[in-house]
Amino acid sequence: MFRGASKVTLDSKGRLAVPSRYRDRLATRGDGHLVATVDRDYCLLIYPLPDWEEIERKLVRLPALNKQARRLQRLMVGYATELEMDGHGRILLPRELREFAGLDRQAMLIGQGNKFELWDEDRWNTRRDEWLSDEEADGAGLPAELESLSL
Amino acid sequence: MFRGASKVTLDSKGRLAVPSRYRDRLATRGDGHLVATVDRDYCLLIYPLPDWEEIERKLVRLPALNKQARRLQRLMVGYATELEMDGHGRILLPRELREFAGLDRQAMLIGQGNKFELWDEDRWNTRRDEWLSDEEADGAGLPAELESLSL
DNA sequence: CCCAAAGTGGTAAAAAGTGGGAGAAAATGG
DNA sequence: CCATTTTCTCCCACTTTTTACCACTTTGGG
Repeated sequence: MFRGASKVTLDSKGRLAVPSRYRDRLATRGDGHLVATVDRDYCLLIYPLPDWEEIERKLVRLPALNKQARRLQRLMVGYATELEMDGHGRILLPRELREFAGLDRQAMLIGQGNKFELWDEDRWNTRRDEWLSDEEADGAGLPAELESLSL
Repeated sequence: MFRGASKVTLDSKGRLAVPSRYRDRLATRGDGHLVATVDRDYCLLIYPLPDWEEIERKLVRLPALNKQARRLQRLMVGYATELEMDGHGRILLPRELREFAGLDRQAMLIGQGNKFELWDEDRWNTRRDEWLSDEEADGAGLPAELESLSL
């Protein structure tokens, strides 16, 4: 399980130092090979290669006639890029992906179970505060699983 | 059951000395391993690792297509960070979590059953007084569980 | 008043993060 | 097809942060 938020910086070449607490996991699972792709919230998703391959298999099996399915395939498979950690545990993010996610220098790497999300820091903070203030406004209309959830 | 409010201080490195009356409990339950994450009221939640893992299991099982569920996952799992007590019963709170909760130096550690809440002291006092003055204004409109509650 | 335990702060070694440069590869244009 | 320029990749060196350990101060109880 990947958890936790880390503030990270991209250098002028677009390299990102993976926080050291994740490196062992990533070196084991997939031998340091990762795959980055895009998310509908304009951030990047980063998977260990084996986990991505499983997702990719599911994606390509989706019904080709369904419009939603084709869109998902186009975006996720279309942007999926294999990355490898260098000797210092850094990954080089392709320009195309950086531009998609508005990544410039300060970014947030968010552990999300089997994957990471990578956000431009300002965008993350803005969206996060939106989510937090929204949740109070709502309250009703939650699925049963959430209503009964005790934390 | 964790109970009670303690005024605590964070040192310049962001370390927090856990009040000694909780240490035995925490050393037993989870071998001194804790997990801190965020709460929608801009404070931190601190769980013994085993208790957190149970909550995390529930979180990741929530329906992935539901917007509210996704937000909750993003925030709670996304910020969840494993911590370990040092030889003096202190835990080091990551910068990201301190910034989220506005923690600087003076803080309040609030026992809440299976977990703790950690608040910036000023924010705690302000919010507490808001709650107290608000509750008088309300009175009506309580759910059945609260109506029938005798204290 | 003294002792023990808890709290607080600092230091030094190690690890992680950051930046840059030289050579190789690829792209561009004549 | 060749020459020039740009981009990419690998490697090295420096800086900052982290972490483990130690020492002192304060508090509370006997």
